[in-house]
Amino acid sequence: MATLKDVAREAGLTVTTVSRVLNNRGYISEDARKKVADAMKKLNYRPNEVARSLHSKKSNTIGVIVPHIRHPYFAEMISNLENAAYKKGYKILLCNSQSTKERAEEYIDICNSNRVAGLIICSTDVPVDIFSGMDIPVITIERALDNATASVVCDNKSGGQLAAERLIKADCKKLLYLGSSSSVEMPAHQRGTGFKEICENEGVPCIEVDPEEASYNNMTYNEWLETVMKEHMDADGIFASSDIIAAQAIQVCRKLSIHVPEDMKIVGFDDVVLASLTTPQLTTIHQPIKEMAEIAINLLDDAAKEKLVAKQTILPVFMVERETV
Amino acid sequence: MATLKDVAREAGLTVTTVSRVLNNRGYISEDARKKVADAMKKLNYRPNEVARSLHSKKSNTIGVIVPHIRHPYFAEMISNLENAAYKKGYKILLCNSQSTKERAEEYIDICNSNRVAGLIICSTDVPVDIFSGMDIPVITIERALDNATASVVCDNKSGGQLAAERLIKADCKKLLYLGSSSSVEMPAHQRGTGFKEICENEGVPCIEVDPEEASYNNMTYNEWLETVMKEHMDADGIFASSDIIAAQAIQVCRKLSIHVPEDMKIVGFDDVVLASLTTPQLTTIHQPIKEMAEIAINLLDDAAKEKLVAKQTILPVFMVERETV
DNA sequence: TATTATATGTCAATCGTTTAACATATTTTC
DNA sequence: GAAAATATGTTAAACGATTGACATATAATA
Repeated sequence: MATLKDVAREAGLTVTTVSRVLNNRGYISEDARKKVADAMKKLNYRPNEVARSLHSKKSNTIGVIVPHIRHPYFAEMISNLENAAYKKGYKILLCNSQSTKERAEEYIDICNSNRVAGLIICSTDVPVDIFSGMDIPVITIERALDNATASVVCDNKSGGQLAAERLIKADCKKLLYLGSSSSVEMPAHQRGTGFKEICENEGVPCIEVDPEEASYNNMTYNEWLETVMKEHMDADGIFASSDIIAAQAIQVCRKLSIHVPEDMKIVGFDDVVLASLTTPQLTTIHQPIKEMAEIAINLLDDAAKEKLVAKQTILPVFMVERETV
Repeated sequence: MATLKDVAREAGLTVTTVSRVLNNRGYISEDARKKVADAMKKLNYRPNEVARSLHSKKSNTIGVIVPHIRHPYFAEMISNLENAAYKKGYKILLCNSQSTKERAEEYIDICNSNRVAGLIICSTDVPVDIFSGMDIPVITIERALDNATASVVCDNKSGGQLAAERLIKADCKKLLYLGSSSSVEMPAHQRGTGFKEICENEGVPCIEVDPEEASYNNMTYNEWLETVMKEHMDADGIFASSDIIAAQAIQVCRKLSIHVPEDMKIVGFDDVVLASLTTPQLTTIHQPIKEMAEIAINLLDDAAKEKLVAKQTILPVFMVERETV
């Protein structure tokens, strides 16, 4: 690969001058600009980002830490993060913690070793205190982390309330909240809080059941769901904390000959593509994933440029009515 | 962040000696090893990968180019690639071409600028001749590329045959093959070839219809499917070239009051999680995504180490019988 | 005792780019 | 005609790690 030196030689200029046109510093004539452009094209020159990063002590890479990639919510999130990052000239270093603390920590070390410009954390496995003394921006998405630079969440509580109101309006008499496996405090817990709050206000009994961590890890909730539903045969409404759980709940209902939505109404959370591929199609709370991703990248970019950024951004959610209520 | 120099000072040794223990070269005493380990721990030292990459002229990063991330097949593929890469000490630079040639090329430039150790191409948007003169391994997955170092595919033709045989065995009299939008020659086309071959042999009429590129890009095939099915109301069997198409075909059947599998039998391709979340659950051809990903990473690693690698690896597929046939 | 193996040090170059400091032109403006 | 602006060059250090060449010292072995 051609280096700056080669370009300088080809253009009949010095590296200093070439570097000046590349970085647009100091006085440069149109003539010099043209010569450099020609030489670059001729040699198919591309600046070595590694050398640049070494010198500037930071790369234009963003480390994105997620607990899963296969999970449709995270796939959607990663997709939107990549797109927003690309537009701003950042690259994505994909870090899959696989829901383990060890791997999350290992990946944070790797990100540090590679001098990433910042970190986006979508995972609960990251130890809370790991960022003290870290001098790069750390943005969390749907994750509470004290030392983070900024956090982006959706209005989880309101989402839970919306779900409860809808189910109660549909005349449900006994509700089930299918929560998350995480023991760590996280914003998604507010979905349950909001849900139960409304249930209590309206006097509708509501039971929360949380899956095992193993279910989350391999995305199969079937067995757990079957046990839960058999235990609560009198329930007539479900609020699932994710669409993937809701989709499997539909399958389990079918297995147990419970008709959705006649005998059982279901509301999901996320509104990923899957929600319109189930039968019946899933009524769910729409999480503005695209906007959350864009905001996260913007926050990171701003923070990296030493701008002042909002400590927390809460985005609204809304219900998408399909066929399960 | 602490540097090698700091570690050397802390350990009371020179950078040369410290570098020697880090890279395990030459003579080193146990005493020195311990001193270095202690100093590293005390300073929380992590070697600067950027500097290493600059010196060695290559990073341990792999560029993964996909046309989509949200697409369940690619999400699954990326997930498995990441896992295999992690085990071998590689990082993933995630490149989403968004099905455009421009962005694919741009990302290849970025990968080059960042001196990636190699490239994994899962996308058809990459110009065939771009790799001439590239000195890093390029592994393709389900993509024909003349200049690639190696390619990994599943037995697409056999998958198509399996699907045809199954549908004909189920007494289908007129079949539809829902192909791909890609105009570029790619291994997945063999799915149709195998399928049509059997249909012809068995004397069962079969029509191929290909979606618009737009459908592929936003993953919504509904409208197109509705037109197709209305045009071919006499068809009683469908082979879809991906599960995502098959899942939407199920939805469209429901909309048109066509019962699956009674009036219409459907076979998908890929066997991603989605396949067991549709109603009825999807009978599909299982593509060994995990194995393909692992082999691709191994090939890349071997090729990077100048080992001789297989030019093409074809993995078997099999049918997963669920409920749509 | 001489020789070899073991262990560490010194020094400096290299990877490719950036950048500060300073020198030296030519051109423009007051 | 002097001062200022414009344009480019020279030189060298810096980013952090690696590595080759060579020197030196101690320990083990013949």
